[in-house]
Amino acid sequence: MLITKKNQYALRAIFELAKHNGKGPQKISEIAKAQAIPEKFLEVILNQLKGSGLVDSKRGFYGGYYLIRSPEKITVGDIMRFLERDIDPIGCVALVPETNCPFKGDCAFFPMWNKIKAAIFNVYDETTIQNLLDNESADVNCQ
Amino acid sequence: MLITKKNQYALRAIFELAKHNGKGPQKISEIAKAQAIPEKFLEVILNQLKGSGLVDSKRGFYGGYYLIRSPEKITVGDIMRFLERDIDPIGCVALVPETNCPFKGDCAFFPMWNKIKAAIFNVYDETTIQNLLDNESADVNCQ
DNA sequence: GCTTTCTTGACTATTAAAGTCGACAAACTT
DNA sequence: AAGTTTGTCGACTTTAATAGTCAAGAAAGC
Repeated sequence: MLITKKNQYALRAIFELAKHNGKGPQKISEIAKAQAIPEKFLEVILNQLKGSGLVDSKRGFYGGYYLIRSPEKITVGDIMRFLERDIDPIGCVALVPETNCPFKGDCAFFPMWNKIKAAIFNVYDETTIQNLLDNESADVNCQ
Repeated sequence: MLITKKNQYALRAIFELAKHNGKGPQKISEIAKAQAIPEKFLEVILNQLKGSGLVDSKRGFYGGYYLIRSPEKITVGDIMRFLERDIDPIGCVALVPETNCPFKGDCAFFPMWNKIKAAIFNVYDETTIQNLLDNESADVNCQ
């Protein structure tokens, strides 16, 4: 699997918040239901996402989560970079962490992994949440 | 992790075979040592790789594994496609298998996953094992 | 003060990947 | 032909990361 379930959930949660943008805070339970995400797990995820500066929350009866930035100003890259901030800072890209790498300073694969990483983030960075919303209304099909 | 350890091992094993190309069969134990791969695990992997038509093997005293095709005619894409042949045939790319997808026929993320997959394989397909060998002799560094 | 909802950290479960074992089969050596 | 070397194969075990849960607490509104 190219992307973890947790990260998929994070993307979908923000996508859902974007759908609801401007209508006030949206409850975790609503987001969970709309996007078929286990509610308790989503709590953890959303809470973590607050650190990204993309979302914020409010407690109490009319509480919930909401976007701080508008959907056309949030890219998938922003989200993915935040979620992956603690893994693979510079290192051997997708391969082993440098400390385990049996090929220190001599890794024939390095340039390729680098290209791949760049190619992936190129797509991430050019995809805004607004783009995804537009996809949906254009009725793009999942196959 | 973007790529499994098993697949990394597979790539490195073929890379190692390419280094040894033309010098007759190379023993599993040699490959394992050279590439820091657990020997018994490598047995499994190489045996599996025979199905790809890229490598073949010989038993007995002067036995071992060898490439069938020359390194400049093998791309990383060839290998990756073989290794991933049974997962994600068309489906929702990196996401959930379609049978589990809660968004059948209505997946806003689909075009993006598709672009990413294409971008990755674009790099895989333009990278030959010979390119990797050339990297190494050019002393490209792992950082 | 009562309810609703988010908050937090620790906890457990599940799964896929990683790695191992042992008996066997082919190829070469002497 | 006997013995050694090396690959073959299927079943098994281990490990690590991910996924998911729990329960007590703290704001916010009613």
